[in-house]
Amino acid sequence: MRRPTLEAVAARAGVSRATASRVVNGQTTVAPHIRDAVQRAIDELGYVPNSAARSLVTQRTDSVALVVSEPGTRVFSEDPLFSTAIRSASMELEAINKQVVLMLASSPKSHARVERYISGGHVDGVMLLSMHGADPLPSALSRLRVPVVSYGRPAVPVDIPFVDNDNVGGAEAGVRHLVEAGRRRIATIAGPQDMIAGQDRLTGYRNILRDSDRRSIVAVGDFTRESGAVAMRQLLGDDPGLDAVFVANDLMAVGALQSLRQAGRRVPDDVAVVGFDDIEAAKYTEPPLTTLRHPVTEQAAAMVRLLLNLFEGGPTDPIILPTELVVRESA
Amino acid sequence: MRRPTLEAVAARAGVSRATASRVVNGQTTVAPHIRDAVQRAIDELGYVPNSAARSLVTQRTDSVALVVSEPGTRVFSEDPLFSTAIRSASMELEAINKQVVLMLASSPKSHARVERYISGGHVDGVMLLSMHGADPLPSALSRLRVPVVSYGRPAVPVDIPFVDNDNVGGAEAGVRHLVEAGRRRIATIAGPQDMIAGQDRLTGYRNILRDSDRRSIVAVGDFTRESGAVAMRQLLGDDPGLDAVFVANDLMAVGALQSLRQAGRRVPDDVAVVGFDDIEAAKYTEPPLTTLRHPVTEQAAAMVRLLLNLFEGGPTDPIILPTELVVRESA
DNA sequence: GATGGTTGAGAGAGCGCTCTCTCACGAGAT
DNA sequence: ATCTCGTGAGAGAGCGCTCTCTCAACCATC
Repeated sequence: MRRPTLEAVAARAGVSRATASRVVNGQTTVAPHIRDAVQRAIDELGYVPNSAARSLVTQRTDSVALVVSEPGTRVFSEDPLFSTAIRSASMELEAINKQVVLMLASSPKSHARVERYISGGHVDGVMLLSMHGADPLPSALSRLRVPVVSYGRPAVPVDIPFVDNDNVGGAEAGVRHLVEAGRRRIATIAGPQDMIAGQDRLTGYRNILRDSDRRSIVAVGDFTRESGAVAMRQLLGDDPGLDAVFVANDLMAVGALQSLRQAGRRVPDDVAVVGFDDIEAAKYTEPPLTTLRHPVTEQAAAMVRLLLNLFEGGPTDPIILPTELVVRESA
Repeated sequence: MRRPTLEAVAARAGVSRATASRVVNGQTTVAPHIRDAVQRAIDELGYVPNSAARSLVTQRTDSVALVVSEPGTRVFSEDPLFSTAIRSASMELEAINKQVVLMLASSPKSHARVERYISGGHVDGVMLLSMHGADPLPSALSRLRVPVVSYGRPAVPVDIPFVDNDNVGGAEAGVRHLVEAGRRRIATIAGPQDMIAGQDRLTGYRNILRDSDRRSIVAVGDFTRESGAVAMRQLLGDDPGLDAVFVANDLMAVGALQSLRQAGRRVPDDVAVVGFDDIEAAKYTEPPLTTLRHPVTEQAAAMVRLLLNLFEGGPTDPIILPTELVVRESA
């Protein structure tokens, strides 16, 4: 016994398949008593439209892919930002009745799989979470003539609408906070320079230091906790007299705090620390972390709006959202 | 200009649609030179099969739903276990060429959406991550006559194959460790009692205490960090002389450590702490957390295997995986 | 009473694919 | 030379749905 078809519904209601279809799709050109009869047949049979058949004729699937182009471990276990972005985007899309197909594109092999899937017509559009400059996926997808929006400015100049937060402005605000607190030797733990966020946040740091006539002291991490700890030790070795550090993300800041503690530095008394992202854990560090919050949820919403505009021909200008300095105890 | 169809490929290669289809699907009953001609046509046109049309006739979709039935915030931002499970399951499924459709079912409204989607034939099977006993989704889905497997034993007795870790045994091992270290007053911060993991871990705790002739001291949390902190304060108020606490998950253990620090207790000197789950953060607490590791990745793999068996008629007995005590400095 | 317009419902094509059935062809057996 | 059989390829039905086109029925208008 298979699932009931529209044909069965129509037969039971004593109408044609076309009329049954009209009722299913909520068209108004059906007389009330007929509509009721069809509806009753639908309920009795437990009819649910076959999506494959429908999208075969409509050429729509009502689902969009959320492609996460990062090494898998990084995405989930480490950086909570990805998780939040995924969750927010999912909820936004579900609100407009689009289904989310999550795809992890961590290896070249899976890249090929993603491309095949996307071009197979499984989805109406793509939301791309890709952070690395060298990632070939943005340009590959944009070639596929499928609507694509990106979370984060694509590193290669490719014509994809995107949503990003104001990394430069945020970093400037964070470092300015340190300057205004009277800190003299402000170091930074920068993010990886093959990522836009890493580049831009370093740019913001440099902008303020230049303007305030301080020397820049830079160590580079890769946005992981561990790399933050390593970079902090290195900075302390290079310049034991530093009294502040701007860390390009909270995860590295957590590692930095650890190294500072081990080195016997008090935070913020000896060294002030400012992070970036305002992840959940930032509230629970010792001391709680001063950081820059960016509205991940709003970004996801903006991305969905962008994608919708792509479908329907609305404006698709990039959207840059501001960050907000959250002052806690570490600076 | 639309995407090329099989028809176009066939025409270009000078064969029939049927033969082109045979080549696409890798059948061997095609003469080599014909196969080459078709393959060339495919490459030249950039042909990709239309999935809707294919699954309309095959009645398969080659994708499975990963339904996460928890309040959204909890799932991602808080508990890294969900993330790991999702990632692992995704990778396992992708390895066998099944696509993952991630669905968050946080509200009754989204439950309805999920059910509609599942019964709409979008997916071949369902992997269910549901932890709460009161969740109506397991039974609802099992009624849909769709292959379903569950991560974690369903609380209601419903005939769904599942994978779980040995919560009772793990808790026993954790508490036994405390007993063997000579701890006398061993408290527990239990998980929510409407969750199987919460119940079973409390059972394990009670088993050992009973056998070792100690009094049980119980506070109940809800698996969040905050609730762990609150419960720890409460326990210290109830029994200031306690010298150990078994916490039903690491997230709560992190909160408990915080409360212990604030109360001036040294860990493990004054109070030993054992957690459960071995999340990433357990390595970075002060001091690092002794905890019970369960192999989330293997669990996900087992779940995929179970689902495959459901498709193909293999064994579908529940799979219970053992936990492993990871001794760090907190106990 | 003939004409025109409006509304509601059916007929039927066709979306792109798979798969069974059929058939042509050539090799080997009789 | 005839028959059987295996092999490779085509014809065509049909998966379940949407949507255009057509048409019947009804009312209003002249």
